[in-house]
Amino acid sequence: MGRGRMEIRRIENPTQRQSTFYKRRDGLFKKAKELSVLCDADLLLILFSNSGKLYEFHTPSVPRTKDLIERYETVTQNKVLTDHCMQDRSAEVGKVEKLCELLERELRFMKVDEGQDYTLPVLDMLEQNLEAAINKVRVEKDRKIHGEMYHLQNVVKDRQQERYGLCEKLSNIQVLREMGVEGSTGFTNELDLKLGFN
Amino acid sequence: MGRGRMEIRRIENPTQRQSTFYKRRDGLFKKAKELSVLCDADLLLILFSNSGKLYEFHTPSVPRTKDLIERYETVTQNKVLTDHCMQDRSAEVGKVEKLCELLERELRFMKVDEGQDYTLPVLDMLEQNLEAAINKVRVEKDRKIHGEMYHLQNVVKDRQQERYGLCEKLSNIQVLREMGVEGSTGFTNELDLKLGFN
DNA sequence: AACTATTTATAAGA
DNA sequence: TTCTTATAAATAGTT
Repeated sequence: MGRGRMEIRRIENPTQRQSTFYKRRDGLFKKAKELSVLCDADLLLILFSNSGKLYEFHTPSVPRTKDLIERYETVTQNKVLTDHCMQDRSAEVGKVEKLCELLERELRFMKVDEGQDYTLPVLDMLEQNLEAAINKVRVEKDRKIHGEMYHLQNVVKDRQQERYGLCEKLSNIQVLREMGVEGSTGFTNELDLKLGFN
Repeated sequence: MGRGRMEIRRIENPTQRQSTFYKRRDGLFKKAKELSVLCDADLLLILFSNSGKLYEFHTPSVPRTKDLIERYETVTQNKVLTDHCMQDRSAEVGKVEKLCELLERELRFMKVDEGQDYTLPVLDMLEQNLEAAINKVRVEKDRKIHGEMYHLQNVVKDRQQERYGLCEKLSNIQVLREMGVEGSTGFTNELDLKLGFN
């Protein structure tokens, strides 16, 4: 758009850069708003100009910018964690995405009017439901933790056996070395081969 | 652009909305990148689709998204502080908004899907949220119960005073009756009126 | 800020 | 989804 094709490269002329910044900034924010309205999407746009000035836009459905950032952090934290586990990456990411969708859906349907003055029986019911939910979560957490501990115990066992084997080899070396001190010096290489130093 | 003018209003047809979302999302991200390159500006764009999927872009000059968020928070915190000095009202509104958001967030996780295979950090988060929610419910319940007890205590007090009054009247009757036994029998009706049996 | 010649984005159709 | 194309919208260069 405009007269002549533009190369997407930093504009060196400061006046032109500033002018372009204003125009494209307005365009970008307009597009962002339109997308959020047309497609019912939540978005956050933070822009620092070359001179350090801040411009931002976030959808009105999110009361404050911080919320969207928190939500973003929750999602990305999970993603980072699963990456660290190095297990079936794409599957984990898929799971997390699924969870996000789930949470989204729940948020949409579980909205309760806060102006509501709940009666005592309703509060009791809420309490019971929450208690049931928290129990479920705790059981699941325990299951996960135990699984992890079992895995770690196995790892420890393996390491101990490995260590035992290494100790044995070391003591063998020691014995052979002592023998070597009194005999010839040609033993060392032979030992290296036995220990797999090749 | 496109065939026919578009009204900027939520697209109700899901297929069309999805299609538009893809196209405009791509356009928006392209524009964002171009602006950042052309004008040497730092920007962050976080987008949650209607179905809860996350898309983001941040300028490569900012190593991590978190950095830009921190920078943003620094700037806005300062702004908030200066605004706060000038306006007490906004603080109050903010408090109420915060509470509303808290409640909403708590309610978000009231329902836990058993089929889902949550990760440990997510389970922790769920547990915390549920615990916070249950606490809120209990506080509200206590408030209600105390309110009710106060009311009942007042009722009891009133009844006792009433009873006291009645006892007094009764003893008066007794006295009068005893006097009446020795005198005429016409007193009874008079006493009934005094006791308000009408 | 405003104005246009152009380029670019995209709505609708395939 | 993905491509095509007619058209609306954005904007580069200019005033």
